[in-house]
Amino acid sequence: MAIIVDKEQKRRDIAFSSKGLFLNESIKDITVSKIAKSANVSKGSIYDYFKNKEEILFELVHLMMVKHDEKKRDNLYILNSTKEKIKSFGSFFYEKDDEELRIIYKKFLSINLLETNEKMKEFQTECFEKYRSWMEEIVEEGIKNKELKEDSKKYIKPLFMMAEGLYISSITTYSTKDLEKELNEYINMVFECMEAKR
Amino acid sequence: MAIIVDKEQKRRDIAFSSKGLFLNESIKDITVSKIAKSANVSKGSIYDYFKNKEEILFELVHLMMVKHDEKKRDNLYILNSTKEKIKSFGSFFYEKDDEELRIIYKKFLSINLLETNEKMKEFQTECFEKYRSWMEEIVEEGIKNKELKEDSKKYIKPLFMMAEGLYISSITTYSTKDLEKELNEYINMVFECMEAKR
Amino acid sequence: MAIIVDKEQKRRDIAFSSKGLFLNESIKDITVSKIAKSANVSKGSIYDYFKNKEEILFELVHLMMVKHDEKKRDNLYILNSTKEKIKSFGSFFYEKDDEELRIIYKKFLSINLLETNEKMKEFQTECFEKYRSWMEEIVEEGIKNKELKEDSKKYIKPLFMMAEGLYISSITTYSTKDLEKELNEYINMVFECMEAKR
Amino acid sequence: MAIIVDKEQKRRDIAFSSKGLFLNESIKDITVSKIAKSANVSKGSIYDYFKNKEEILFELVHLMMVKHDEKKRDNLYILNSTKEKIKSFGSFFYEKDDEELRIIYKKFLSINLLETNEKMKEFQTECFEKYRSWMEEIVEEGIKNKELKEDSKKYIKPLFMMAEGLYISSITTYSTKDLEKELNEYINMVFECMEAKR
DNA sequence: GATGAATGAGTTTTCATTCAT
DNA sequence: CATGAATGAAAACTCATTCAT
Repeated sequence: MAIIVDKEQKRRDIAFSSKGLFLNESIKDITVSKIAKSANVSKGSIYDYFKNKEEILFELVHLMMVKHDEKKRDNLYILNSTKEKIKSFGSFFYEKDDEELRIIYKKFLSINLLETNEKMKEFQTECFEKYRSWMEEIVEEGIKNKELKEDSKKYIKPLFMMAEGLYISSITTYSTKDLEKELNEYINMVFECMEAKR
Repeated sequence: MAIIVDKEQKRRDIAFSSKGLFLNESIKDITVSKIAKSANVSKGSIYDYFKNKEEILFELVHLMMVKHDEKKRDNLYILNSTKEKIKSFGSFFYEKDDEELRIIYKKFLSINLLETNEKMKEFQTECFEKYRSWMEEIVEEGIKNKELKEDSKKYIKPLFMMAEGLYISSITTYSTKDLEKELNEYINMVFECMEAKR
Repeated sequence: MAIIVDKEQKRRDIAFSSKGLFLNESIKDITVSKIAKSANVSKGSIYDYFKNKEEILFELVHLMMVKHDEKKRDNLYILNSTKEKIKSFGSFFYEKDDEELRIIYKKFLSINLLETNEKMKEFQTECFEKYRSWMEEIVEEGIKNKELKEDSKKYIKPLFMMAEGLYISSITTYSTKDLEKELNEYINMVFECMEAKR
Repeated sequence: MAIIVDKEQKRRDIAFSSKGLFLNESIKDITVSKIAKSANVSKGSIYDYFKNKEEILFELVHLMMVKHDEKKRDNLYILNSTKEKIKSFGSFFYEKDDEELRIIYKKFLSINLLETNEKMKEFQTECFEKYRSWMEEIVEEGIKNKELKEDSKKYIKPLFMMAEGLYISSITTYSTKDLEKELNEYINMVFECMEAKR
């Protein structure tokens, strides 16, 4: 087969085919054999494209993140108020549309907690910083518009942390019934502090 | 009855002996054999006291939590201001003294994320609610003292979530350098909202 | 099975059971599965007693060496002249009785050449030195008896090397038809130099 | 005919390109992929020129032997005494210049011991006989010159075997520290027997 | 003729769990 | 009642070889 395959594309194809597996089965039940079967390639081929199982999940999270970000960007574009934009950000944690990514992300997170993996940590850092700078842009715009107070940026990280914490506890405890409602309440509370008094 | 007490004690002894293992090795390197060895019992006996490996970690977290709570209660007792008390709460996430519990808790958390385990989720819920009601007591006292505004209780959960989120991101990203400093800044920010204007 | 098994004995038993395999099959055809089957234990048990395939071969060579040495010692005991004793030494390389050990030793040797294995090299050194000092004792006795010249000991190592070289070429080339005859001729030649002139 | 010559040349090119690989990596780490890469041909092409991995090593040993022999012949040409010539022969086992060939030869030898390979054994026989007849020529000349006794030829094979044995033990044991010195001592000892008394 | 992607059988290795003593 | 040897199923991973293009 003298076809020169686009290795990057093939990686993506394999990772994408395994999505169903990562959505429905627990990590330890997902074997390389199953992934190979789901991608219609041989086990050996998997190892041509990935070093191990974690790398596949990693690639998949990557892919889905990219898609998610594009969609998010489009969503933000049509919104007007800063509060709406920030709330749209938080919707990742409850929107039906993002459920798949949340499930995959959860698995990714648990592996990142389980073992120290430099690359994963770096990737998480990048994501984190990306969203933070994104939120900063929004808040800066809000400040320019006189919607928000000058010092509003200091609330961004704590707000983000709060959302993350809420998400984690919603999946590890029974204490959060309606994440959407709670998250938006919290955002409102933070906006109390950020909004310029008129 | 005496036998039951012994069984319970033995469970605790085994779990406690395995602490070093859970502190120093990655979950997948901790085998039942190693646990048995560390507890000076036979592998077979482990199964008399625990259904599986996770249960041992579970028991250990339990034990350490109880100890931690007792210590925390003593610490809170000698503090005066509400803010100090709340900050003392947050110290769990950075105090050197609590490091062991944090490491164990991290492993517990990752397992809880990895697979759906009813009992673990229930336990996490209990812990969560325990700390929340504890913080509520403190805040209520602050309200009674006229230190805090009447509606201050609504800030408790978001504050807690924020601490949790900050902790998670401190172990999954490189974005948080000085958790203690940041956490206390955030607490200060929340107190801006809670403190009664004098 | 609360039987406390003699680990060392079990190791020996497993290694010994695999003798047939090592005699008849080429190294790369000998799998741990086959060894387990031949020893009537599970594959997992093999790994309780040995780190890998090489260790089993190693143990087997050990065992057979020990037996061989005992037999050799008995043989030497009944011989009178120094030349006979030295020839008896060389018989290892052609005696029908020692064929099994030769086959096993050949495999051991090839692994020792294939990869650098400290332990194997050390073991080979020990064997080598053992046989050398053994030959030295014999030669010393010959010197004491006035059978041999005073400086005869200097011929021991080259004699040994010659035997080793002859053996190696007998298995890697077609140049040696009758190893026994040749070896004994060489020994005679060396004795020409060693024997005291009467 | 032209095509055949090209095939032969290509074989040689591939084998020669893989020299670095065979020098630096252990046999089991040398994959057909690596060889193909080092020779800048496709994996499929390897199989057009060689039946298997061993054949490549075989070809390489061939190539290097031929070069070595040419050099050796030149070296011998400028030497005068028989003893010097014979010592020059032995230098293969310690000369820095021959180190590469020694490493390759060692791998070749280990494969030859590992599995019975007719062709390899035949090749080893040829080499062996070639060197022996070469040494015989030298010794014959020495006899003609009255340097050596009439019966000196009988010492050639044992001398050769001794060198081979010494080499093997130098790589499988720690018993030989200075191969050059030892080998030349042994050669001197043999010359004691061979040299014509003047 | 050359390529290199794909194969998949075959290997080593692990370890939670069992159960005879 | 405790023991710890033995299990065996299942995992990860390898790589010589093939063959469609």
